[in-house]
Amino acid sequence: MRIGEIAALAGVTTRAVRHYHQQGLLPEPERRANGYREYGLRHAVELARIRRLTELGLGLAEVKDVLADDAGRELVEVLEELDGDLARQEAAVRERRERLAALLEQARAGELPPEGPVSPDLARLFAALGPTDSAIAAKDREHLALFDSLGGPEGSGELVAALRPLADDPEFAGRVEELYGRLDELAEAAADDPRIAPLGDELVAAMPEAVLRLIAQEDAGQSLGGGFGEAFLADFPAAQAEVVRRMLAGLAERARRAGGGGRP
Amino acid sequence: MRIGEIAALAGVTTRAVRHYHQQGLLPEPERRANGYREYGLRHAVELARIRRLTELGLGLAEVKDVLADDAGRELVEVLEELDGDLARQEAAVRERRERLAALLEQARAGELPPEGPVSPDLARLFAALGPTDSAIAAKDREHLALFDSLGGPEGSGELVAALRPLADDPEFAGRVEELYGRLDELAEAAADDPRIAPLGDELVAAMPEAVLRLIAQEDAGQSLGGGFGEAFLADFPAAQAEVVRRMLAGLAERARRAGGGGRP
DNA sequence: TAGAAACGTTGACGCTGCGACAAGGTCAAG
DNA sequence: CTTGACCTTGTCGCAGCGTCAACGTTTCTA
Repeated sequence: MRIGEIAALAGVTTRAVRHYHQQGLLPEPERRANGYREYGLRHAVELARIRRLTELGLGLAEVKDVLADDAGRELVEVLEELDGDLARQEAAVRERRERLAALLEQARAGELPPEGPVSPDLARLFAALGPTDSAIAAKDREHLALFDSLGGPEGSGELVAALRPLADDPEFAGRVEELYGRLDELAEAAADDPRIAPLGDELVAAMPEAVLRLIAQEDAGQSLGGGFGEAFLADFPAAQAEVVRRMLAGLAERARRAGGGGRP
Repeated sequence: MRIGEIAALAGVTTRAVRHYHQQGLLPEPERRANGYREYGLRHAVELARIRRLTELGLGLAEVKDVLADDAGRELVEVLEELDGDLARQEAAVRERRERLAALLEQARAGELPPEGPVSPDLARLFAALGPTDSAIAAKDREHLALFDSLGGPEGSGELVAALRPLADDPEFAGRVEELYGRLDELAEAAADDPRIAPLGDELVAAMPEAVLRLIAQEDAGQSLGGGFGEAFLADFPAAQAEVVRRMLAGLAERARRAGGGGRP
């Protein structure tokens, strides 16, 4: 047989056969006078065996090991390890598909936020807020999306979870819109604008209980991730940054009075 | 933020961040005087978005596309395609695991043949045959293993299926052992040895009905895969090859008489 | 009998998503 | 001053082949 025949016989490509030669999986056969490889049945047998093993998902190196020691002992080990591997893969794929399904459902409901795929909780919050043309609202949504996925897929979804009760509040959208509007007006205001203090205080008051617990846990919001806090404030113009600063301070204060604070 | 901070924040490595820069997924930020990259919150937002997308299983190129057109339309398309992809992957992995489970069961029952993983049917046949020290029996097993997996995982398991009834025959092992023994004796005999004809005929008689149907289907065994028939015979010493040839001819004859043959 | 189509040969690059070096420069702390 | 922990660019490596390229051989066909 020539290489094309044996390849077709085993159901692989000629390239694969040559690759197996290069990797030392399959011995090189004799050559004809013209340089063509001449395969016999033994090669077909070995090639078929290689294919059965690779089909199971073994890597070529593992196949080589298995072929090397003629006892079946090694094979069993490899197969068991492989099964564990595949089990993990299957779980991973399934989890991805579940998240995908949730996303596609959101998308078909027209609730897919422009920030890309976010957690279901956050998606509900965004949906409750509805579309907006406020610049700062868009920015805030981005911040929330960021927070939503800090440090890994399970990391720090707590804040969003804490905010979720808001999504069920019928007055929510209206109140938020008003607050965003007032924040927008401060876009180019000075850092000592008199509207800063009251707005900050109202934001503090608007936060649900659950958020306070988080703030208290995190040592008064000090540890918002290395350098993250500064970057957060730096992302706002002066007056708005002041509002945020006052809001954070107010939350910390409120948390201290309510829960008894982190470390004395 | 420096690169290490933003990377930790988003839960990726610095290498990944730089890679995203190179691939144009994430814009390069400003540099400090010393050449360090200086990241702001916007970058963190974008990086987190990239990570959410890659986590779903999107390739970097797809992520780039999704980020490029700011409408969510493309995202939905990509997600749907991805879901199909993952569905196929999941099915493939599950099928492999099922076969693996069957193999491991065989292995634990001590029935794992040295020819490597074969179909359950063939494994039963081998188990029924039991261990043997006959040289030709080992060769035959290899041939069967090869046949078992011709041209793909579902291809041509028919022959083995046709032989399966033998595995349930209580006399099977003994009869086969005797026939193998007589074949072994012909290892170095001449091509005109008088023992050839009767042995060939007995082999024909020993084949189950189902095999005949296969032979008839395949145009009297002529099309045993390009060049395969020759290689098959070439794998035996002269006298044994004669036996096989006579057996094949006898089977074709028997098939013609029984079923009315392929093409007139 | 010539030419095209279908084989074969070796060699080298491409793909994915980074990890892991190398060979440095920078910066804060002890 | 020296560590040690950062940062910089650049390069190779990985799995399992697919896919040219550039060329020789065989075989079918007109």
